[in-house]
Amino acid sequence: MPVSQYKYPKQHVAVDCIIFGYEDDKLKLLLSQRKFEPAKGKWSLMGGWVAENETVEKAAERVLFQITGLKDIYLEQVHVFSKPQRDPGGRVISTAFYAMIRIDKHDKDLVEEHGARWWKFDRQPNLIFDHNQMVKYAHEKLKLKASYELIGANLLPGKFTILQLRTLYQAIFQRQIDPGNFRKKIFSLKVLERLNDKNTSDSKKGAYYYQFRKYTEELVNERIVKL
Amino acid sequence: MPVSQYKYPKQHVAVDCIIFGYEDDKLKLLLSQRKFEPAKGKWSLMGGWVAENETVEKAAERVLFQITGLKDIYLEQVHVFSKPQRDPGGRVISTAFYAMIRIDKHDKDLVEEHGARWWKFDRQPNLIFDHNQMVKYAHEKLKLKASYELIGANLLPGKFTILQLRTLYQAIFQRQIDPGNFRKKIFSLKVLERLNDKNTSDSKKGAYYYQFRKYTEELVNERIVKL
DNA sequence: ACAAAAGTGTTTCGGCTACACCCATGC
DNA sequence: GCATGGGTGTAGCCGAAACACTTTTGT
Repeated sequence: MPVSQYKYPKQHVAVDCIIFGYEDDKLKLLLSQRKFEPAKGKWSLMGGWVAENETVEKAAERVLFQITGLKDIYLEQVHVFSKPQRDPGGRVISTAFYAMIRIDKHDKDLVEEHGARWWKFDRQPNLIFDHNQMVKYAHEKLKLKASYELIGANLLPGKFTILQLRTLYQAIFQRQIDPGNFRKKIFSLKVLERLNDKNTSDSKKGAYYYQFRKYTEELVNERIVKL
Repeated sequence: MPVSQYKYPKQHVAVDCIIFGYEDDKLKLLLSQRKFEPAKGKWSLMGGWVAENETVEKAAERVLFQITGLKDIYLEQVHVFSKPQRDPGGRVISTAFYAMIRIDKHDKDLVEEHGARWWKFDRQPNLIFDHNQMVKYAHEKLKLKASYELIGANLLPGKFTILQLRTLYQAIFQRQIDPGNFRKKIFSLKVLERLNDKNTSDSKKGAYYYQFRKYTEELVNERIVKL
């Protein structure tokens, strides 16, 4: 890194990650107990400093890898939070990211090691600083994304039934969705392919498993659910 | 400002503003010629450093005031740009904001003083660093906003005709919009109120002037134009 | 008379919603 | 047999789009 020619004062820059997961038909959030002052022991989002030679995205990836052991996670910028007093420990500008991960794939030991755990999205504890607000923003962004694009590849297991997909959407939007209409809408997008095996545990009749089509060149930008 | 307890290296943090205006039925962008190295003399967005005791929003407001003499400008975060090499002068993390201002209200002398000028949106010069990308992101955000909410209060003069409003939308979306349908859609939102005087310069018949309703408690969140 | 924009009305089409209804199967 | 979810079909509603048509007035 060459020496900067700028002489202006610098700031502490961080990232905070809102990590969404999905398990037991519930939308979940990975939170950790802060390991240093201020607010030591309180629940918070996973965060980290941004190094001089990396993007904020890279910093968020690093944080996610540290806590979940996963790489290539879906990540999206949410918002910059920069109130001078937002962190009592000093002036920190933080970019919030939301991530979607498959709970079945992450490293449970790492999570435990970091004093983190999964919380049901609608049963979160109170968080430190402005982290509650970050979660709210992230949830809005997630809904916006899910309303225009079929998400789930990053949250669901490799194969899933339409019921599971719909339950995920119901968890994200926190409301009921008509089964028949949802199914028709999803199929009209042509982004899923049916597998040969069926799930027989959730229903008597048995429901086909589906997976996301591999070569989905054209991104579907049609509304899936109304906000 | 209390002393920060954090010991991690700090970064240069800046904001860059994509300033939209509207004049002569054209969407415009306020750009300035950079006054210092690197890239001195090249066209760029208006930017500024973020001070230790202010939010990024506040910094953007400051930049806007310096260049336009206006306060209380509509501002929205676009994205954080943080590639380590994005600025050849050193590592700078920048939050892009877009702003909408009324060209008829800003201080033209200030703009000139800063070596800035208005460019037609579809005739911009090439910009420094990643500023072209910032403009692209901002335009997408602007379209998204305009598609869900009737904008114009921040771009149009105090009173305007439906034709002017439609022309603004056509400038933003860079396509034609059916006059009859647009008019009906806009009125259905009930956010405009008709004034008693008419514009007789743009049409022979004369078109009523409208203004945005003052007490528009309920924000209208209905689609105005398809993306 | 003509052009040009203002303003209104009408028809068509497609998608969303709300259902009804049959299927398959485990209990 | 009955409950449960799988899966399909359909009628109604509403909004978007396309476009015809009338009004007004300056030139």
